[in-house]
Amino acid sequence: MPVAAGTRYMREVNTAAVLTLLRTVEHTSAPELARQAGLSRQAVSRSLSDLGEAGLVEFLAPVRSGVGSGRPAQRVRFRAEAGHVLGASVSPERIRVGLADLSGRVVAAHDTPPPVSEEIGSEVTARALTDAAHRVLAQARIEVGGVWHASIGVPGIVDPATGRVRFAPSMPGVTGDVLIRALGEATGREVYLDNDVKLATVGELWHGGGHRSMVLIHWGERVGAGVVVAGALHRGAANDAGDLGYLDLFTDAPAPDRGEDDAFLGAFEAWTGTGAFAALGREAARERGDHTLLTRLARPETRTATLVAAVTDGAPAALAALEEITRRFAQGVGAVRALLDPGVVVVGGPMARCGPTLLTALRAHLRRQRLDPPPLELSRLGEDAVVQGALRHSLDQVEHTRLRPPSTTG
Amino acid sequence: MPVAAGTRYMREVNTAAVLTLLRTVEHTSAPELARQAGLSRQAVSRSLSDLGEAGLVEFLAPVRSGVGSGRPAQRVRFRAEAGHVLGASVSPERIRVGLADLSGRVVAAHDTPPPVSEEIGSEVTARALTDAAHRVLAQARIEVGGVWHASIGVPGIVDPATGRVRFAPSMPGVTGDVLIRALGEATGREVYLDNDVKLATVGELWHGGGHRSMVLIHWGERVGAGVVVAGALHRGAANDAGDLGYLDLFTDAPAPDRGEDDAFLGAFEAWTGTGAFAALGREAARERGDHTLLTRLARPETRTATLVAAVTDGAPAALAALEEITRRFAQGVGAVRALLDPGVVVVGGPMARCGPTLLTALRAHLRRQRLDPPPLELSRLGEDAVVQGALRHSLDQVEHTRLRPPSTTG
DNA sequence: GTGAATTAGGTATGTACCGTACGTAACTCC
DNA sequence: GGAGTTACGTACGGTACATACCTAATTCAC
Repeated sequence: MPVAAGTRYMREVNTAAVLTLLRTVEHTSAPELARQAGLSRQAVSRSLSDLGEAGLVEFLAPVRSGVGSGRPAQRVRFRAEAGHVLGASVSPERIRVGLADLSGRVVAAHDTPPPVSEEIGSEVTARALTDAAHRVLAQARIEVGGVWHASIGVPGIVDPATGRVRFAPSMPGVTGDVLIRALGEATGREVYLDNDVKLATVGELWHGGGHRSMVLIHWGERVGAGVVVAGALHRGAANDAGDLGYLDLFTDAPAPDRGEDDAFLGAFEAWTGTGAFAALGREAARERGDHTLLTRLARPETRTATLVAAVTDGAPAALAALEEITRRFAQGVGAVRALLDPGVVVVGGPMARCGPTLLTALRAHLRRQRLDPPPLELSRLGEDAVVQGALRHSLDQVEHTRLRPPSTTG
Repeated sequence: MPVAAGTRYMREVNTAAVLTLLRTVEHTSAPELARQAGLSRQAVSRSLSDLGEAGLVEFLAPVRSGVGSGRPAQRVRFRAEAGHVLGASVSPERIRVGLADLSGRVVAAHDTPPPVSEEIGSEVTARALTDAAHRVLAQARIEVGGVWHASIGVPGIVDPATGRVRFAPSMPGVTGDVLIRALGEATGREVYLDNDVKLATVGELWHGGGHRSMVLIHWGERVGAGVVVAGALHRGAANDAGDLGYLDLFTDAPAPDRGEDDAFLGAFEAWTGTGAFAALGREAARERGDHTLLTRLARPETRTATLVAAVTDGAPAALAALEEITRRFAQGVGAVRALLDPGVVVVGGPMARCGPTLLTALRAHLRRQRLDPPPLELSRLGEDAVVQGALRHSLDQVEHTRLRPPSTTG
């Protein structure tokens, strides 16, 4: 149903165009905007005065020390502080909340471990989240009403239409709509909730090199991917695209090693996740008589950190484990390459802490495959990717609802 | 760089909206269009008279036998015959050309085997293509100038920006720009050329159920896929997305059977292609003492057709081969499911001629995987998919260049 | 058969937007 | 201090769409 409209619509289009230009620079002037937008200065001025009344634009005093001659232009500035968005990441390890203004600049952040009694009831986790949210608002001296949108990322299967968590094996307490309800009541706004890897992908895409297609692979205990095609996240028919952990490469191969606490692990993540990495590390340490490493790897909760540190220290047993785990992982990257031919593959999650050594090893294995390997990068945001992606999602929502004209054609 | 424009732009938007509405129905009236577009009747009338002068709209006599009372409206009709597009498929087996009007209706088609002396020089194939093109034009009594755009699909690796064929192992004669140059000179228009599987995917998407995401798997001697995400074909960074044939599932598995003439086959297509199917069929026929089938399978050029016929006839040896080949193929479908979670997976190519039996067998294997299997369908267009996709691509080009307003925001 | 009701087409008027033009303001350079 | 340059503000003209009103054509009821 393409729908067209009258002159009022044209005005909205032009105002939105002016605003978009304005948002890309620190400050500028009406004549400059007119040149960039292809509009007359008057049309720009009209739009600017509308935007000024809406609180989105501030008029600044003219700058006197212009190099060229002529009357100095009145400067205008996008008022990024006119509104704010909230982004949160809730995982078994951390509750992270960030507050950003309309330009995406983070003005306050909070990072706290989740309450230990999480399994008692989801209300505890939800309260910890809203507490953190109130804390960042206080920190930035922003009223609750100044939050225009909020998004949350959690590890689990999410229905993105409703924001309900269908299944979250690592934190059963957040199943259902506890989190969006709690944060919704706290902010008075509708809250978006999505899978953490998907939001992390949005975050990496935002701060990455502007790739049109990209795959972020979260490499940890579990393995999951976010698929970006044509500059946008691809969710899949059941919001389950990028479920790399369940890739089954091993038709005729023997059953892969499995970790200990992994009833729900898929074939690929059981074979390549941090559980398998620790098993490989123990084996290599035993073979090489590295008793120090072997002892340290006995503690399950720190085994991945131990092994990653051993890799960066150059311990031979750890490097041997890395060699094997990257050989396996390269098979998954190869499948991604064959199907999607992405512009870049970004590796994130706990394994990414191994650093460039990881990519070097991966690249060596990929070169043995028959297809040209995709460019590899390490996650730029690390732990922050989920919050950044949540902020980006909220900013997108705000831009589409409050900073844009209605779409021309449906 | 968002650019806005004046009232003239608004007019173009509205005219395009009217035209889009008009193209969805047989014929309609100005008041009806006004209601649908949300415009006044006058605005619609102005747009219609512009479109009439451009030859895109025809005014019909009012229909007298209206059911309700009132003055009968003048009817208007989209003149689909105002322009035509040409779509072609060039393969070692056939040269197919179709001519469609602006509504996508095929008004003439031609289907011929390619010249046998193909390897002597590409000019022979190119001339066969232009001959076929002139034939469909004569058949439909259309002047060459009435062709607004043309597209060609070929089996091979193509640079979609230039339309040059980089590598076509099955028909080396078409390497380079011979085909687009020949058809370009014949039609006087720029010609688009792309990989045949990618265009077939566009065709299936067009005539399919309007899925937002879809994967078409061409299953023949080679295996390739077309990936549709968000309603559009995904090409990949090097135009190599969907290269399912090079999927390597078999890290620790023994090297798969390979056909005889397959220096360039990837691991997956060597294991699941029609070559492997024939090998499985021979083995099964030998085991079961089906000498008739064994004899027939000795002829390489008809072995796939023989085996497909045996499958539809219910021959036990053929069904056993089908069972094994679908078991293997299901691994690839599983990888597609895990990474992309498509709304539907369409199976095309020579293997699709096995019919619903193929899908039934595939589904049984997919149910054993841990992820919910995607819906499976057989190709609706079969051999015609490439030509249909080429026509659709040309229609898209025409719509974006001649039937649409300039985009609002860049 | 004739008139009321209904709906479409055509023309005039009003409103809104953009662009051009012109006068005024402010600043720099000589 | 004047010339040159650039920005701002207002006025005017062009174009598009919406509304209003009149005429035309057809159906239905009596």
